[in-house]
Amino acid sequence: MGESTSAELPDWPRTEAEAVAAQERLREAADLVGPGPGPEQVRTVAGVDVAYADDGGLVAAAVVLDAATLTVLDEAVHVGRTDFPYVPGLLAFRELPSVMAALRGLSRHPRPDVVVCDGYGVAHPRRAGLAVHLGVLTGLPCFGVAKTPFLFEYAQPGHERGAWTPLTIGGEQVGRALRTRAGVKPVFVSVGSRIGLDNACALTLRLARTYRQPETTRRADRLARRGLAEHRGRSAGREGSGEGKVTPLS
DNA sequence: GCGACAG
DNA sequence: ATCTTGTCGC
Repeated sequence: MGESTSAELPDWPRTEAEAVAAQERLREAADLVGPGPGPEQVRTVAGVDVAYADDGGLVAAAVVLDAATLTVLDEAVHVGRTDFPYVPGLLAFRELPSVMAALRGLSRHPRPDVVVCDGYGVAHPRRAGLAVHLGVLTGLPCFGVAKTPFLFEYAQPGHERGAWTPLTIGGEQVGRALRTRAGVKPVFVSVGSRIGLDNACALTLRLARTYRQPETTRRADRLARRGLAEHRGRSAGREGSGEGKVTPLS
């Protein structure tokens, strides 16, 4: 009982000090050159998210969409747990082992063209946010779309959909505040690895036509929440069963 | 020095 | 993230 998802990845940090040291090495491993795949090259896009119970239990979800039609092509969930607490700046160490497990459960499209994270990429104190970690771990083009800015400065983008302004930290541009819906709060896009900011924003706009957040994030969020609710119901009479399982789409 | 800070 | 009711509007 109580096996941590952290045990699934070799040398995964268990303390804050180890995690910070790991991030300082990670920033070198990110691929930040080149425009990466543009709208013409991207056929499949994955979204990932995690829903938490109050006891360390969690459900991670991965969903693959057709980038053109936004149809669901594949999905998988991982039921597990984490021992790493939420620490600002260290979110990756709490979420990613479970996210990797969910991605391994994708049976039809295990290697999507791009992965979209719910959070930041290089817009991070050590330039090592969630999307940078996931990009390096998977080797896939990866970027982040966050809902709230922290530690950054930006001007309010224009009112219309598609308007954007630079997201900066200490004068350095680390992303964009991007308006996906007219008159609605912008989202905050930053690259993780193997994709440029222009293409990340273009893809974000393609994925967020009717809602503020990209469809990838919305689908993954829904799937993770549903998985958590179902797991709660199932484990009510059968404590501890179903841990560490991956459920592919049938 | 202390607190705030993606989810 | 999660805890939570109704309510306004397309």
